[in-house]
Amino acid sequence: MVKEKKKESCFKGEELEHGKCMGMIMPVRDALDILSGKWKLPIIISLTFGNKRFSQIAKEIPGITDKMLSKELRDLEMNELVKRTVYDSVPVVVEYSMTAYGKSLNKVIEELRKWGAQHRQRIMKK
Amino acid sequence: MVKEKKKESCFKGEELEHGKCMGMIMPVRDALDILSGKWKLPIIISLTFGNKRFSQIAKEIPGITDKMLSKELRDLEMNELVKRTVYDSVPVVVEYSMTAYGKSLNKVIEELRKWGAQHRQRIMKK
DNA sequence: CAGTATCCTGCACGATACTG
DNA sequence: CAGTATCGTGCAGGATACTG
Repeated sequence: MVKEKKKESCFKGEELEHGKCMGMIMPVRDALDILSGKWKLPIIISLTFGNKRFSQIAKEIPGITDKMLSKELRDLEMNELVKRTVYDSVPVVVEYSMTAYGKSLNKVIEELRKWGAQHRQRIMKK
Repeated sequence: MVKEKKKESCFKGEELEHGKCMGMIMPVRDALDILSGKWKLPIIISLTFGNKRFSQIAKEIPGITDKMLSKELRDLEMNELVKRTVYDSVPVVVEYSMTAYGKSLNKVIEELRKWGAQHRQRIMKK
């Protein structure tokens, strides 16, 4: 969800670089707003490994509560990253899956994973 | 790189997929921990455009307070992403710059920027 | 200029109980 | 099974003032 951003104040003399800088900051913030929080990425990652039901996701993500899982799934659904499908069997089965749009996050996540793994290595050496 | 296409569930006894899943989640969380918060990425991006002094960064990032800038710079320095250099002229000049390690974030940030820009486009159309 | 020192507030997140 | 409903609380972040 795009939150309202504060308008930049323009200072004379540095408008060129300042503009370039803001041009990067804003989209990066947009991306981070979508992904931020403790549970969104874990949920997304879990779903990239296959469609899952509510309780399956809960099991795969240690520590998450029903409330948080429910809320975060709703957020992700609103942003069209995740699709919720209800099969009206008895009892009701609800399946969550990544949308095509959600899958477009793959490269971002892969870069985060690579950097994070390398960072972890680096920390351990000390 | 060989990617096994694994389908389906993570029921009892199926530790394999769960392990793979956790193996992704943890480094991604590590990366996000470093970058999370309202100001870290803006500061990093600002510094990728060149070394800056404290007040220059403050000017380039609308809304940030001295306190937050100071705190975040200290965090980034501790993680060795940013270097702080004091020139003992009069008055004292302090210059902040990205370390080589900090620059290794470039690809991550670029992916975030690309996705964020595209996402912004998508939102605007609605 | 380059920051600290205080004080304050909201809300992200948690614990627990309950439901169709 | 797939979630709500309530009731907390810690801490990220903000406002404002001050300093070497």
